[in-house]
Amino acid sequence: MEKYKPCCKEEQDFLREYNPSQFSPIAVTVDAVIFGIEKDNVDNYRKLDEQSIKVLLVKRDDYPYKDCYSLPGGFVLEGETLEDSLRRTLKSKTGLTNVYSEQLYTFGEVDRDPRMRVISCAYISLLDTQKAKIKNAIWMNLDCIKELRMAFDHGNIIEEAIKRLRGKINYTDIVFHMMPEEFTISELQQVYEKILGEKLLAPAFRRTISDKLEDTGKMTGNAGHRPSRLFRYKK
Amino acid sequence: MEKYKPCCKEEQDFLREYNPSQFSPIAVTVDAVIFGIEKDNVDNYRKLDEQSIKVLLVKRDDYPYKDCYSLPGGFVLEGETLEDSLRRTLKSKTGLTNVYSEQLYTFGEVDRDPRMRVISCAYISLLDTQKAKIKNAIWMNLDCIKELRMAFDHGNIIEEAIKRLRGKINYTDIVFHMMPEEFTISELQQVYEKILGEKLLAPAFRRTISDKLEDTGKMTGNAGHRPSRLFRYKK
DNA sequence: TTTCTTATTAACATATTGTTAATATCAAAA
DNA sequence: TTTTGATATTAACAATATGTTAATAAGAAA
Repeated sequence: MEKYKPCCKEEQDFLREYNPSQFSPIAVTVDAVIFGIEKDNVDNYRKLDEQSIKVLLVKRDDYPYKDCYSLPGGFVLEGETLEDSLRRTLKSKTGLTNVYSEQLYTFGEVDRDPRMRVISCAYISLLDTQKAKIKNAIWMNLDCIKELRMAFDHGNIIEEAIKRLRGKINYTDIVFHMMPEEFTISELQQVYEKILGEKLLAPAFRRTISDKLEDTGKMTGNAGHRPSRLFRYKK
Repeated sequence: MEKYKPCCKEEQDFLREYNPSQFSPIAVTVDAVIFGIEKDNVDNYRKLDEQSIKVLLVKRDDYPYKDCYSLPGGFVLEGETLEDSLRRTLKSKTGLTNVYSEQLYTFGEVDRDPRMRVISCAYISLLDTQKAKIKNAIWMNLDCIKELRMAFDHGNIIEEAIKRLRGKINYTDIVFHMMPEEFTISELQQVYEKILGEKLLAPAFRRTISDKLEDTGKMTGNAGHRPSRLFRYKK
């Protein structure tokens, strides 16, 4: 934004005299719901791997909610935009840089933080877990989060995030931010199924998704069944 | 949210000693992009009315941006949620109560307000202009807003709002919040066209929209052509 | 009665999706 | 070596949905 120019002396005076401390103190934070995918072994007997949706959490080591899990995030500081703040806190809390992020929702309940009035601007972030280097944070299976005691209203924020993801998956290319460079259509379908919470029929899924995919020429192997073609996302 | 219970004496002390003024002062505002529809006379010779999309603006009577148009909104006060704050400011700046609203985006650029650091949580609101009683605010034609000098980044906020509206119109029932109780399909189509910025073919539009409509049995008249059926929104 | 205008439906083509069945290709068991 | 069991992939058809043009309807005004 270009710098604001006061129109007259009177306005200059008004702005110089303006007292920013007239309001009771309020803090703004950013918090990120970071999604990724990992293959989980769901059937050890048949050695069956399945894609599962993960959320990156950090353990709090200060009051309040000490030892609870929370979303990575932190206070918005002077001179920082919300996005600046997101970048800085993601780096410091999880080691991550260059994460695809978009704004989710701003949470403004009065008592959501026992320290003081805190309004949190929440983001959804998506990344390829194979590439990302994580520090001091853990990938938690999305299905397990309901069982955890989460800090603040972060459990609620995660719920809203998955709803948003579910809403956007069919009319945007948002999922590809968390797919690895190369993947099979079945793997992609599993990710869709996990996010949507329902099974899809393969032929229809293949047809609609294939405009967005590019054949790598490579195949998977050693799987005890017909190998599958590896694709990449076509921009 | 249920009240937070400290787990131990140590945490109680921590919370009592916590100094909310440690951060440099920051303010949070809410601003609403309020959409409505009015019939504008576009061809006086043929007495032709057309639906146009309007945004409700207020004229600022204080510094900064004195005498510029701005979105109705204001500071979030102690003990108010964002929605509380939105309700209060809409009432006081425009006289409106019970307006359908949903969160749009939170704007956090550092210099967006020359008074102090202000982060604004913007909302989209939609209402039926025939029912709404407005005070101290004016309906501005959406197409004219580009020409106006708007306060703060409010021009930008309106642009984002119309983009969101355009994105949601085809997979939600959001438009009906700004339609009058009874309307013709042509009127509805015009609203769609104005929001999408493109002409639609009537037969296809009729077909897809009619599941959402209920016949009132009434007709329009005196128009110099075949009268049209009046519908209402079917929930 | 004709003309102009917009509303509404019909009819058809085309595109998209849902669904079931057939076929392909691997590893491991028989 | 053949069979079995698994998943991958394509084919084929049905069912819907959408795009498009043309026909018909119903009013006011010429």
